[in-house]
Amino acid sequence: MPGPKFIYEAELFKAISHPTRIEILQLLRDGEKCVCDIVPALEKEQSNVSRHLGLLRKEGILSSRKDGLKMIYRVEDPRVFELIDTAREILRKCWEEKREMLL
Amino acid sequence: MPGPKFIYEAELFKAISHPTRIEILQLLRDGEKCVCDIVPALEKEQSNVSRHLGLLRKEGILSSRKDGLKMIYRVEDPRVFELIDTAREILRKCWEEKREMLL
DNA sequence: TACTTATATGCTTAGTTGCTCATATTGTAA
DNA sequence: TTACAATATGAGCAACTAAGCATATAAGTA
Repeated sequence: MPGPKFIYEAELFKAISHPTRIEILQLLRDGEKCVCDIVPALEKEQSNVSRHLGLLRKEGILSSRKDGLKMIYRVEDPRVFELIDTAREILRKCWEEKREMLL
Repeated sequence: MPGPKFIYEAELFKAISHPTRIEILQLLRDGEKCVCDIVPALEKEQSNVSRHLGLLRKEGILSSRKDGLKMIYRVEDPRVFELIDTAREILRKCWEEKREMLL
């Protein structure tokens, strides 16, 4: 293992730590999709979305295949959804506690 | 909910996505610790560690209390460890697949 | 062949992050 | 009070990130 401890874990989290990228992952929850479906769903610049997709693929979170003109992306390991879900639960608890403090 | 979807989830992941911060969380797995124990364990600059601790607290991942001169930090929600563990599992699978491709 | 559609990429710019050094703050002890 | 120990913070800098625009590549169609 080169370098400091946990660099790979850190990189994985970093890859997920962007609103657009999480939104992409959510879109891919129910199966693979092509860029031409992802871009309009996100309402972001095509080049922007393409970069986020490329990053997620580079980190091994997504994989892609070509189908004619279309590039189809899918999530490699469904446990990334566990990550997102757990994060939401942590946040929900956090907010509930803050809310209680105000009462 | 202001702004784009998933900004809070993204921020949470971002807070965790640094090797030093993950190392801090690992150190706190078995209970609270003061900065004076954390800094030597990490072998990093005191000011550097302090900033990472401050960031984790600002994001609600850590909480702190004072005990005399010492500042003691602890993990607020143990589910952050689930996040780290799941990340490791994802990485392990990812590496195993790469390894198999080389055989 | 030329044209079109789908996607990726080079370039630039603005904003962010992480680090270090030095200093400030807070609490304890003499 | 002064001195010290533990922690936090301001300033400055290098490195990185995300976004947009324009352009390039790739694959299909006429």
